[in-house]
Amino acid sequence: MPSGSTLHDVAALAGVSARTVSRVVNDEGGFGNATRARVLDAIEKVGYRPNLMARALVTRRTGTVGLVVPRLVDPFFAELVDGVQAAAKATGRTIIIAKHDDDPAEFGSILETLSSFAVDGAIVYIASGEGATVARHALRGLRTVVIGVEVIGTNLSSVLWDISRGAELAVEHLVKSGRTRLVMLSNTDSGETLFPPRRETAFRHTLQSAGLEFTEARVMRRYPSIEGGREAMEAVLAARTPVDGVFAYNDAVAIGALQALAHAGLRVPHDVALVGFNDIAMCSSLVPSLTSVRLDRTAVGREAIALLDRMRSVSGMHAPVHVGVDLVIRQSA
Amino acid sequence: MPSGSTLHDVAALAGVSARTVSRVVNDEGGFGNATRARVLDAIEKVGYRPNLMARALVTRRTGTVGLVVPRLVDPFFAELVDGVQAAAKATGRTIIIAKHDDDPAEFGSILETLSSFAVDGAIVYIASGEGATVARHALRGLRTVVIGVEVIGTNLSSVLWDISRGAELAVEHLVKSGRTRLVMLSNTDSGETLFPPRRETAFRHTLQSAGLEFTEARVMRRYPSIEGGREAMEAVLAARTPVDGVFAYNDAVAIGALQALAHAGLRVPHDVALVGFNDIAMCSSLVPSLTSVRLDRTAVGREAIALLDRMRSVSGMHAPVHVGVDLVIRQSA
DNA sequence: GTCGATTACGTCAACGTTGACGTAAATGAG
DNA sequence: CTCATTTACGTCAACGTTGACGTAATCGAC
Repeated sequence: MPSGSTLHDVAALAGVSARTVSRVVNDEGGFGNATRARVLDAIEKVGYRPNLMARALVTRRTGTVGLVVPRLVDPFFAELVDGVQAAAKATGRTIIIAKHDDDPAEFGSILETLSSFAVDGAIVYIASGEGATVARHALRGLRTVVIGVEVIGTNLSSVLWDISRGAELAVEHLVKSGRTRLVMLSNTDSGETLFPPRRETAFRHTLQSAGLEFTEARVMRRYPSIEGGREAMEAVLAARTPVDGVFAYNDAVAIGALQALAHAGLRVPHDVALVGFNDIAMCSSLVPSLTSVRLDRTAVGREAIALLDRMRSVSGMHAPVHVGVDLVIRQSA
Repeated sequence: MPSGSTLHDVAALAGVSARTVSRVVNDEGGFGNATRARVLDAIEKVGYRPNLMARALVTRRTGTVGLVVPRLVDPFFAELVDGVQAAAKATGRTIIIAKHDDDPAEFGSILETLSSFAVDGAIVYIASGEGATVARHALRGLRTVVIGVEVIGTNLSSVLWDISRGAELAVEHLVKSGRTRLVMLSNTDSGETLFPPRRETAFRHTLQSAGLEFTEARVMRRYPSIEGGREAMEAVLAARTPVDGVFAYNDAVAIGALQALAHAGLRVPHDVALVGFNDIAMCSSLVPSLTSVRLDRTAVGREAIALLDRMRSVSGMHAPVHVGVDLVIRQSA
């Protein structure tokens, strides 16, 4: 027994034409109150639900937005999905979530699928070399907004966090609270090929403008995971680099650093202050709770969807939209 | 410039009818090799992509499966989504992910939307009272598989983990490693209204069959989060309940317990052994790494999709499918 | 009371695809 | 060589909805 009832069933029951039922359903006006009541009644009675496929076929909109991220198990992306979905719901849209695990082939096929599904637009988080693929599809008619980075050399629209500003806030906070021997636990550069290493640059500049010396020994790079953070912190301690403040590439790295510091008998924040990046939900549950740079994920979702709407009416290039970053101060620094 | 080209464009270019192009696209047979080549060529040339909406309208299948979970920020569900998505990809399907944040209204509207989208089926994780809503939609024609629990009193099909067996494994492991003063950090019962508290029951039974005494003081209940786990563990310690082994409701609770134990100066596993539940990815990154009961999330996805396929051919009641649980032994116990 | 505007509908075609069915040509059996 | 069968297509309608357009009835201004 498939779902069943159509406009025509409702129309027959209400004694009007299908077109009129359609008008009532979409609240287009052009019908009397008595008619509306009879139609609504009939809709209720037969359990009518509009067929979105049929509607999409003629209107060329689906009320659906595709969201493409590399991973879902990373809390940052899980929370990003949450933010975008909240924003989508506010405008009555459904989102289709897809993840590509950094597999370029998968990435391409996801964009193909989204095109076939006739989504109203795609929101794509870009980490590295996928820019070209996205641009190709965007030119083929897939309305696309890029989250997180500005893809240079294309006319893709983007919604950005000011990562550099976030890093500045973090380092300034460490400096202001009296820390002078700062260390950054950074990403191995492979992940940042396309872009300048913004956090590192900000780290260096902020140190220098605070009159603190910057040396390469003050940056330790590992894969940005808990394990990577732990290793990086251990390496810093093993090298006997003096340290009383740590700026971590992201919160996972900070968690790893926390483990390594605890293992070395150093207390946070008493001996070493620690600041993370992204402000995943877990930050507030750690002991000590983690000071972190918050990237507003609901706002980014809202702006991305608003940008898609603008692209519908005004075609061509749109200026990048920036959304807020701020520092959430907790126990660790 | 919307996406554009249709079967007819391809047909015109290849000099055949649209129906023949359709046959080639779907590999239905009934065309010659030369024709196929010309058609494929034309498809390539105009960049044709089938319109899934139009196809769905006539075939009444979308190649899409809805997946409904309460949350995405919970790593357990993020990993469940990963597992289901991997299984879906293996059968060439796309999944639409939706979350309801335990809001019954939202839950209902998600099922409505999935119906309207004409998904081929829905996979729904059920935690508590949503069973009735799901059943209603299932009767209205939405092919549905429930993950996680057996919904009694309906003919919904389900895919289950043997939670009781998992709890047994955990407690048996603690007992076998010589722990005699066990404590369970459990969920407040609100979340388990529909079901018997399987972990608790298994905890009690396993203690008893090991000849250990069970008292109510050995179960501490809190909301199952990191904070809840920390509070529960603190409460146990404050009550001076002797303890050398802890079985946690889930991994978040175990993480909280780890914090409380560290704060109290107790070492894991030396003084207190600790076992979690679910085996989220983070378990292996903790210090000490966390022994936990693994629920196979890829298998559950695979079985859920296989079950949907079976429901397509054989209607009526299907027996619940069970998938594996096992204990992953790490440092904490 | 007349006439233009508005209201409340209905009719028809089209969106892009596939199912059902038709048919001319090629193939094969005897 | 004949006739039944198979192959390789084409034609047409339908899926459920909405856009474009038509029209009869009602309304309001003068």
